[in-house]
Amino acid sequence: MLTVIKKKDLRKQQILQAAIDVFGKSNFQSASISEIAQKANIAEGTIYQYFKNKEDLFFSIPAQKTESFCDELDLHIEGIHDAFNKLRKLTWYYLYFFKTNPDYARILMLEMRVNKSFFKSRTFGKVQVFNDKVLEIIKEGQEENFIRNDMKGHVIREVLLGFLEHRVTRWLLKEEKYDLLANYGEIFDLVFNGIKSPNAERRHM
Amino acid sequence: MLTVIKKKDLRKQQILQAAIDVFGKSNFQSASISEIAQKANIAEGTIYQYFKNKEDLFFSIPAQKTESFCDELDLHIEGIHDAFNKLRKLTWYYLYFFKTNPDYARILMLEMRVNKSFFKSRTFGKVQVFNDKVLEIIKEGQEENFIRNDMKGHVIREVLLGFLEHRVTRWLLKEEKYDLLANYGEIFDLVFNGIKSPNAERRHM
Amino acid sequence: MLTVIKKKDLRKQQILQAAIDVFGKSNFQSASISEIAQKANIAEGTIYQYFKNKEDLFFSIPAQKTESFCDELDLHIEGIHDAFNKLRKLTWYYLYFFKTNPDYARILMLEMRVNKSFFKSRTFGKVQVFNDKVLEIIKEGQEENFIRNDMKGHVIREVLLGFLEHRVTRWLLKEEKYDLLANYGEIFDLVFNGIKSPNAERRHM
Amino acid sequence: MLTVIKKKDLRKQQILQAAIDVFGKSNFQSASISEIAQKANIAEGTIYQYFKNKEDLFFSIPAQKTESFCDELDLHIEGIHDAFNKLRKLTWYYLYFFKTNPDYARILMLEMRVNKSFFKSRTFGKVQVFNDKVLEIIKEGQEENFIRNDMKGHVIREVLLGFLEHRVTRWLLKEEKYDLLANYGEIFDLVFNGIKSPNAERRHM
DNA sequence: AATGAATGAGAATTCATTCAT
DNA sequence: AATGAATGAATTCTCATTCAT
Repeated sequence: MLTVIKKKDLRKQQILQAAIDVFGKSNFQSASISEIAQKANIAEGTIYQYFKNKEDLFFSIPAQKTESFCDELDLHIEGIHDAFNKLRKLTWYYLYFFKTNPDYARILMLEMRVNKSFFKSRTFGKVQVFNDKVLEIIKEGQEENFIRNDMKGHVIREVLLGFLEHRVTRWLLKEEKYDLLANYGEIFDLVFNGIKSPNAERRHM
Repeated sequence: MLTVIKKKDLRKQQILQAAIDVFGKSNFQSASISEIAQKANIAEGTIYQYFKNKEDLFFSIPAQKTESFCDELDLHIEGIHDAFNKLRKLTWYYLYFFKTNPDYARILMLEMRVNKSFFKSRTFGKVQVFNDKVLEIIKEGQEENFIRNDMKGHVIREVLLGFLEHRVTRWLLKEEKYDLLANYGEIFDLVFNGIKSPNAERRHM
Repeated sequence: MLTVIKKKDLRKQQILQAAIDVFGKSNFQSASISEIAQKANIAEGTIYQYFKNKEDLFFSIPAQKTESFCDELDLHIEGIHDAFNKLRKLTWYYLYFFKTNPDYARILMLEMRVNKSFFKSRTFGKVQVFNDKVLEIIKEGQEENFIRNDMKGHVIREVLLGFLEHRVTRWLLKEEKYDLLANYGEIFDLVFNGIKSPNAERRHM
Repeated sequence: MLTVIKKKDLRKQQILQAAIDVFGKSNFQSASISEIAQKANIAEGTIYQYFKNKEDLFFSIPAQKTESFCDELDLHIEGIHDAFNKLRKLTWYYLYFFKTNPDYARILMLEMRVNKSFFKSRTFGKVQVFNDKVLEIIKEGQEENFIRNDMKGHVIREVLLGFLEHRVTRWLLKEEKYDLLANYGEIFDLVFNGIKSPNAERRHM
């Protein structure tokens, strides 16, 4: 029984990997099931034994990828005790992960992130796990009084993740011609200290 | 002669408006030429007298919209003499514009911004006009010593525009259920002052 | 009145010449009225003032061309008194004409000659003028006892014209890469003397 | 496995036959895929599982037909030992074949034979097989000193095939109103003995 | 469980022709 | 007489999905 389940899972992984390859090179509408089947060395019909339809297969990609992303992230953060260094590490790992998974990056940033149905899909829940993790660290930072307390944690998170997403997106659109990690320090600096001149006074709107 | 030109322009506008309606409700691939023609009350073939093909029509939308966006923006900024207030006004107008043009917002943020071909298209040049304008103001701010000088202007711009784009995108994905302008002060505050606690020291990576 | 007629005729010629250019480069179905209009420097609609429709324009080409072909041929044959030399000259002029009018050659050989409607069209009559001329010469040859008398003139004509058409067609399909006139003597020799060895006896089927 | 291959081949034949019917009645551009599908009692899409596109289907017709033509021809020629009788039989079979396959005749003579792309297509190679066969027989005839040796074999072939093609073409354009085989002896006689009067001397140009 | 042949709806684009100006 | 904007029918090809084997 166990081996059967494993076998099924293996086949699913195999299809999912082919899907990442294919969707990553084009986009949801242009990518074809037949191409994915070919890449996975199976018949087209077989895909429908594991996924309800094309959209189901597509949305299953981030569900699986987020899981491995989070697992790995946990390992990197383990042992770090202050929120500042946790966020720094997280920033680094975030960029490192997409740099080393450009196909998936394209799928997530240029397709999913911009797709209303994805946010309503079941699989979106799994992606939220990461967001929750970030929020937790930010709240820690607020408790440690290193992150401002006059705004809710999720607003703070939006600034950080929004800017990270933006960076990765630009990099993809520039066809990955430069090193995504090159000046990642800059990013955190800007988000942390803001764009204001150090000798300028704090100002609000 | 003049009236003929005007007439042709009018027809083009009419098609462009129908295209915004239709593309705004779905997306490039799903939207159909026949639907656009129907909405514009013309025959399908007529569209091809004014635009080379579907993509040309699609990419012509931001070309036209950016122009009117910039013209209007100029009026709003006129008379403001310091970079801080210019940026504040720009931030406000940016959000105001997309709040009042949600169909176009969807086209620009969820389709164009994520489309490699768009960045290579001729029409992209027209969109750059706005980006140039923002860079100019930021450089002013750096000269006025209100924006940090240790980073290049276009990096600063990326933080601001990246976050604005992110905000608009979220709002669209949440189906415009809240007021995009509601707490726009927050945005500028975060970008300007950063996420760090006021009493925390400046830190870098 | 006369000048008006001439003006009309001139315009017709202008369109016809553009049509030869355009139809000669592609084929009836692929060629477009708009391209012809462009080449003739007139509006599309104007063509319909001079020709009933696309087919009418198309079929009008050989009508006009055959006329000038025959006029010229008459000049070349004038003064020649025996059928042998008349046929020899005709063969030469036939190849010379198509060599110097390749666009028209393509239209006549690759399109018209193979088009059932053309043979039924009014304009086909004008093309027959040439055929009649050839038949006349052949009959002369038969009377002079230089061409065999055991077959009807039009059968003889078919051999000659059939082979000429075939030669021109091959040349066009080979993209005019060799000189159509190069070994035209060969053609007449073969048609006249047949393919049999000189010392072989005459044989029939 | 064998039956599967046979089944696929059968389906291909079925489509090819429908294509001959339809292309034979009109022409490449006018014939529609939907009509062919209808005639073959299959869905339009199915055609594209067996042929790359309309042109591929079109060009596949002579590839297949030539094969069966050549096979049959071989049977007819087998046992004939001299080139004269071989050519006589070939002439007869050529006309017989097209008389009994008028749809295909129309496709080959009125469409293919006049189509530049066809001569460049891969399928044209298969048609060449027949031409090679004819050349071989002609060379035999030259060795047997029954066909003239002062000209290359392929020039001789051109006269024969050119005239045969011409005859079939005329017959098709006259809407097959007479018997193509009726006086086929005439053809060979003319090609063999030439149009010159028997008592006229051999003359060249 | 796996296959892959068959489906058939769907969409962009072209272009001859018309007709109001 | 000349224009050229508008038309809208017509057609190829793609591809997700099904289902009999």
